[in-house]
Parts: sequence; C-alpha cells; structure tokens
Amino acid sequence: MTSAPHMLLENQICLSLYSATNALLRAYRPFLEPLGLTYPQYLVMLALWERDHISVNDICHATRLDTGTVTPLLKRLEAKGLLQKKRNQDDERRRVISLTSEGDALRKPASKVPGQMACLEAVSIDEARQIKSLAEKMYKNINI
Amino acid sequence: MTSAPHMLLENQICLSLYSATNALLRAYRPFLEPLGLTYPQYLVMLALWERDHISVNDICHATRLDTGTVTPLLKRLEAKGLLQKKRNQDDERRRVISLTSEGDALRKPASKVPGQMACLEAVSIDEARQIKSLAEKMYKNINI
DNA sequence: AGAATTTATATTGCGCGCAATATAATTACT
DNA sequence: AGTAATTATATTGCGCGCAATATAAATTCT
Repeated sequence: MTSAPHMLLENQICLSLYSATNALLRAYRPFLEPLGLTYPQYLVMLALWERDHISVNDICHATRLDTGTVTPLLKRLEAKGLLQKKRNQDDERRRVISLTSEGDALRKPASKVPGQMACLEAVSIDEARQIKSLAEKMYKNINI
Repeated sequence: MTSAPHMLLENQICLSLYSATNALLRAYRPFLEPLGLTYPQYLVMLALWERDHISVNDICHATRLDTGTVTPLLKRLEAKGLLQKKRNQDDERRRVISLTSEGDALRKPASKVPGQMACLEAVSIDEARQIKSLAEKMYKNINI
C-alpha cells in the first residue's frame, strides 16, 4: 500500500522546520559553549542584556519560553553566578531578576556570536529575512 | 547600555524559527494525542507506513532523528504494540523494525491529521511551500 | 587467519518543552 | 471584612535532542 502524498515524510513542512531548527541550534552550540550557555540560556541572557531587573514573566514573554522551562533555567544561570533573584517589595509574588557583574561582563564575548553564526552562510540575508517573517506569521497565527 | 541590533531578541532569526516550530508541534498535539503518539513518534510511524521492515538507521535518516532519540522511542512504540524489532539474519548488528497489525491499522486515522493541521491555516499554501523550501535549504547547508 | 577499522545499535546523562498541578500573594466581588 | 477569582512563580513527570561512550558484529587489511 503506497502512502498518499500528504502522508509522505518528504512533504512534511513541520519536519523541514523541525530539522532546520534543530540543526540551527546545533550550529549555535560551538559558539555558545565557550560562554557556558545553551541556546535557551542565551535567549534569557539576551533578554536581560536588553532590559535588566525584569520579572520571570517578562523573561517568558521576551524569550517565548514557558515557566516550567524558565524557572529551572534561571536556577542554573544563578548557580553559574550570572544573575540574582530578589523579591519585589511592591508585589511579593514577583521575583526581580538582575544581572551580576559576571552576567553583565558576558555580554561582550556574546556579542560576537551573531557574526559567527552569520559566517555559516546557511541562507542569504534576504532568505533569512523571508524565513524569519514567515516563521513570525506562523507563530502568531498558531498562538491565537 | 543599549543593545546593538544583532543582539536584540526581536532580530533573532533562530528565535522566530524556534518558537514557530514549537508552536507547530503544540498544534499537532491535540490531533496526535487521540492516536497515542507524540510528533517524533508520528514521524517514525510515517516512515514505517511509507516503507515497512526497515532498520533503525533507515528510520534515523528518514526522520532526521538521532539514534539516542530513536532507540528509546522505538521501545515506547513497541510497548504500545505498534511495532516489533527482530534481528536481521544476514547482518546480526541490524534490527528490522516491522509494523504490527495495530501499527498498520493506525495508518487510517492518522491520515486525517494533515488535513486537520491544514485547517489551522497558520500560513497560506504558497507561504507553506516557501517556508518549507527555505528550511530545507538551511538544513542542508548547515548539515554540511 | 588474526588484528585493526568500520558500522549498527544501545546506553547514560543533562537540559530543555510542556502539560498539569501546587502554592502563595494580590485583586475583585459581595 | 471575608470569600472568590486572578496572577506570579514553582514543582513534577515524561519525552525528546544530543553529545559521549559502550558493545558487538561485520569488513578490511596485513
């Protein structure tokens, strides 16, 4: 029994996206490993370098990661001495996440990562723009 | 200190791809859950529905998954009674993965999944084609 | 034939990704 | 004020994703 076209692996859009994303994450690894960061941890650090002293929820929104992912991830970054968690005085539920001087200092070497990734030239600049815009549209349309 | 453009989360192509892919995987969940499958398990079943009696390595290639991912995944599918693992007589290293009648029977309800996903209309048909082709290019260029 | 290399699969361990659930503080409602 | 609903964060558990390592069978080389 032959498979219908929509049941063929080679026609799975999701598999293409899935494997490309995993490949891209693997490509980040050698550049992030010297910084002691995984890609999701790098996203959290980017969020903090962009705006310090924010809440866990702010980090979830900025990085599009889940609480169940971010909470233990923050613990690891805290254990590495890159950030601190304090209680917010105004709202005792909130935690305020703040960079340590080490966390702040990591910014400089981390700023070389985008350039290193660009050197891979996996796609052209224009194609990168296209795929980003299409992925954004997909993300927003799925997340109602 | 303000972040340079290439250090802004909103300019991270990988974050767009990453979050879109995760969103797409989440979107599959309600359709795959009634079948008792995760998305990677669905990929393996698609591979077997396409060609039965193949090796673990064949499955890794077809699904672009890793041995460390596939081996335990096959155990779970075996435990669900969807497939069997036998030794290859010609080459004792190889395992031959074969669908059970239950595994074969799952093909029919599974054939509705692509249509259900298409109904989400996350992107147009043409955009889906574009993003698939760009993701394929990226995947192939990264995986030298 | 015997040793070295390659190939196929399995195992271990860690970090997510996420659904479900829990806890505690705040806000809204009556 | 007291209760209900909401919000912020944390916890649990399972299934990947993958690097590193192990094991065993087949192949190649001498």
